[in-house]
Amino acid sequence: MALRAAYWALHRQTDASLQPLGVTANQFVLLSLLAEQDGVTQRDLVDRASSDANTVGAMLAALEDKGLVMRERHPEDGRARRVVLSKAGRQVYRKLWARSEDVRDRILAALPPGDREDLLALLGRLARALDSREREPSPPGGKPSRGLATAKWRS
Amino acid sequence: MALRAAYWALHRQTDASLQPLGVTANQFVLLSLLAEQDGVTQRDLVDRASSDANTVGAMLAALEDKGLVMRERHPEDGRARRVVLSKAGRQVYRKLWARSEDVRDRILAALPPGDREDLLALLGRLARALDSREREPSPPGGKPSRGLATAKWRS
DNA sequence: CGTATTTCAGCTGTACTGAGATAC
DNA sequence: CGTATCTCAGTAGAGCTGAAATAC
Repeated sequence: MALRAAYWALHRQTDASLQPLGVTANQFVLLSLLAEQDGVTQRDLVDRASSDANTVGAMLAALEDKGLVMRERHPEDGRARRVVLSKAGRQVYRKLWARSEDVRDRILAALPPGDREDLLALLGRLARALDSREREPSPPGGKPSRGLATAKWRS
Repeated sequence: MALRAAYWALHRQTDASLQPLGVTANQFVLLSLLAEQDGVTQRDLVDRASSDANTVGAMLAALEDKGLVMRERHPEDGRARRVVLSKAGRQVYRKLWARSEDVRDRILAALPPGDREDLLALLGRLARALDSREREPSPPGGKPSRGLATAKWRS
């Protein structure tokens, strides 16, 4: 319940602060990931955004319609697509970032530097514990179970 | 991003474990709250579930159709409704709880006793910081802004 | 051949807005 | 009167499944 409360509070506040610019909190997540690292595959965004391939595809299509991202065929893997932020995308992202400053300020005010890392570490452990493939590593006949969690598992 | 990853990991694992019984993770949240405290108003559930009045109303209607909860008029406040778990509701809840044991085990294994309280405390602080009414306590002419956060503020 | 990335078509739950009824 | 609780109607974003095309 605490996790739920915190997640939705963040989501709603972010959504509210970004609404005037016509971008949702989830779309902002994708733009943030792209601003952080560009030219990646959709698959990569799926993993980093904790979402699934269909949803990310649809969201990127929407962002592409708005002219914020571009998708090209990946030069080395014909199946994949390289997603990059357009110039307008970068510009809009900066505006969104500025608009969300208020929300960040509240977080930073509530969580002193030391506690931030603690929270991140604890959330990371929680997510990793929950994400780990389904228990029973699919005997021999397990369906692949898509969306995130499915990805290759470089052991 | 860490918050997002943890929330969705929990949501998905819970959903997956409950799916065979035809109850979603969000509905399970409501049942859990009711199992913890019964005979409350929908408003109360809205606050405790970090959701909004319309959504909770719709979800409770669905749960009522399944015979898991009952809604009566509140004896003291004619506007409100008292929501109670039915006998079947309690029974199903117990089954759901059992089914989600696996998920809980993973959490408990990943977070030693001390860390659990830390995480809860940090999440609580985060949620409270984000939830606090909109800044500017609505000068005189602010729209009420519904869905949670709206509630009375017993100072 | 099997597997991985993405797309298409469709479904569902849920969070939202706006309006209204009812009761305080 | 204003405010609170809840309902109804409708919208939209987003997560999901199943199937397919394409490339590895």
